[in-house]
Amino acid sequence: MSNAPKPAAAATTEGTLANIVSHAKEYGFVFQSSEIYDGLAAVYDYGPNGVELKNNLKQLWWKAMTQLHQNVVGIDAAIFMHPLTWKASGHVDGFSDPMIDNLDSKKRYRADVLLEDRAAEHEKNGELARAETLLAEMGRLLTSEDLAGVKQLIIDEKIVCPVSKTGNWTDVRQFNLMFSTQVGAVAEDSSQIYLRPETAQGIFVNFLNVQKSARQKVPFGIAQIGKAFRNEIVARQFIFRMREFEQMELQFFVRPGTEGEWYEHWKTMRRRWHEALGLPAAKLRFHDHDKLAHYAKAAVDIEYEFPFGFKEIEGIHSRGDFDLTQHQTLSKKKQQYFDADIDPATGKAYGNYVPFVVETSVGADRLFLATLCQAYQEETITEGEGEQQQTKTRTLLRLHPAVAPIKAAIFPLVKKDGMPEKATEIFNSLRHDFRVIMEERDAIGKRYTRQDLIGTPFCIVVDGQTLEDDTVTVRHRDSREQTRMPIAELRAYIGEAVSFSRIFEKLEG
RNA sequence: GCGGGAGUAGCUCAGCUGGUAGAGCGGCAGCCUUCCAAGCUGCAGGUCGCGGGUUCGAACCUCGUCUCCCGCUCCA
Repeated sequence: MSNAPKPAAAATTEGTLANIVSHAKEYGFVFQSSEIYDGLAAVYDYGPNGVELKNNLKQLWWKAMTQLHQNVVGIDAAIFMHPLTWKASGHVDGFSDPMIDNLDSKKRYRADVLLEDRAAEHEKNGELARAETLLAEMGRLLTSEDLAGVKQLIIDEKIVCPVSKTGNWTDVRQFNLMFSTQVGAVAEDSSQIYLRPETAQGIFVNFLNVQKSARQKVPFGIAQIGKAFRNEIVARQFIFRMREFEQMELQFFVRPGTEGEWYEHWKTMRRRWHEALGLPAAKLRFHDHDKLAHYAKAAVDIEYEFPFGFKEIEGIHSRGDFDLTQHQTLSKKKQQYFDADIDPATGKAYGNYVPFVVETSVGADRLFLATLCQAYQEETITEGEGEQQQTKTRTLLRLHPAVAPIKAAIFPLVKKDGMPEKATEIFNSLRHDFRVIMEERDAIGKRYTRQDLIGTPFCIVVDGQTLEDDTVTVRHRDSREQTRMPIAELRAYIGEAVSFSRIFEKLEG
């Protein structure tokens, strides 16, 4: 330990988004999709280290849900769903609006709303017939998807922008939230279906299948991790807003009347989970929705302070019985649960009802980005003494060991005297339990640095002493300090540090 | 969508008034190395984002276009 670096007075700074994007690419975390073709806007690929980190985050969420709760079970529903699903959920009608922009004020409006407002004016002026004609014409044009006709109608009606007072409009464009495709091998027989814009509906339509097959009683939850697809109007901020993204959703089914307390419960639990993972409390906040979505009775976001400001990483919604009732109506299949528990108020069973739902939905990619932003640090360190003293910058990822892509790197101090062989032996003894790597190339300092850059928490070094007494040094990423320990203790030592248990313990506060 | 900035080797960047493309780091091979991006030798690596135009000649001027970043706007 005598040659270990002196503990450094370290000043750390966080990275800008540009630093982080660059780091993510350089070290194999995130690449732009189809980069060699100039990329595809708002689509990204995860590289070798990125996929490990993301998988670890997903595993951690999955186990925190299904392993820790006997009344939460998982599902993996298909991305393709019956088209009526999206009618029921409100996505078809609610998110295919004709949009128009005013070129002077740069304001964007829904074309149909502009026309409806004008019709209302006509009506107010006593021109009832004119109002009706206008609405009928608009309806005809929208149904036939004649967007140019809609624009012409706006011009004919001399509708001007309330802000700029001009009629300098762009063309009317359809905002399509959902991506559509065809199912059916033969073109003429194929029908249009959508890539799901959220994973929740796969859970709702399976509500009874799961409840029965998993022998669950309300309250219980269904967890799912899966891809979802949305045509974003403006996709920005790296992987924060992607067209293809991954959601980690829990839909928790409760007895009507108890949704309030469950909403509070999950609000608390989910925030605690993010903190246990290493997102500091000061950089997390709740943000209540003022305007609620069509399905929600209460909604709150958990926001993290990214380099570009506080942004949502998870949403918690009290969805009531909206979704199940909608599916019950459209599918004509009862979506009821028979509750045999006795209601103390009446002395009878609660009986049949459509359960209420409390949803927690985390963006896996947003969580990944938050984790990366939080972990990325540039540290100014001072080394040596007196005239030898020098200041340099160390860039590292302070990832929680449980989510780090590589748990430990094993280095022979030098490539001779049987050290590489000893290192290989250690590597082989650990690789069944942990993702570890062995590196014998380059100077030891360079190898340490490479591991700092990808967030590897431990570097195990085989040196001369190892050959005599089977002990190694374990160098810690965050402090750069070293501990000497017997090879035989490595497995338990690393296992303790990277265990999900350390995180789960903090959830039970 | 609007405004601003950027795009040259794997990365970070230099490249003057238009005249055959550069550095550091990294990579590869070898030597040497007992603890924090060490040293020596050698090698490889570029359609200067892409496409037009001007010019004897374009990384540089010009027009267009794509992508990314920042700010605004928008967004369940």
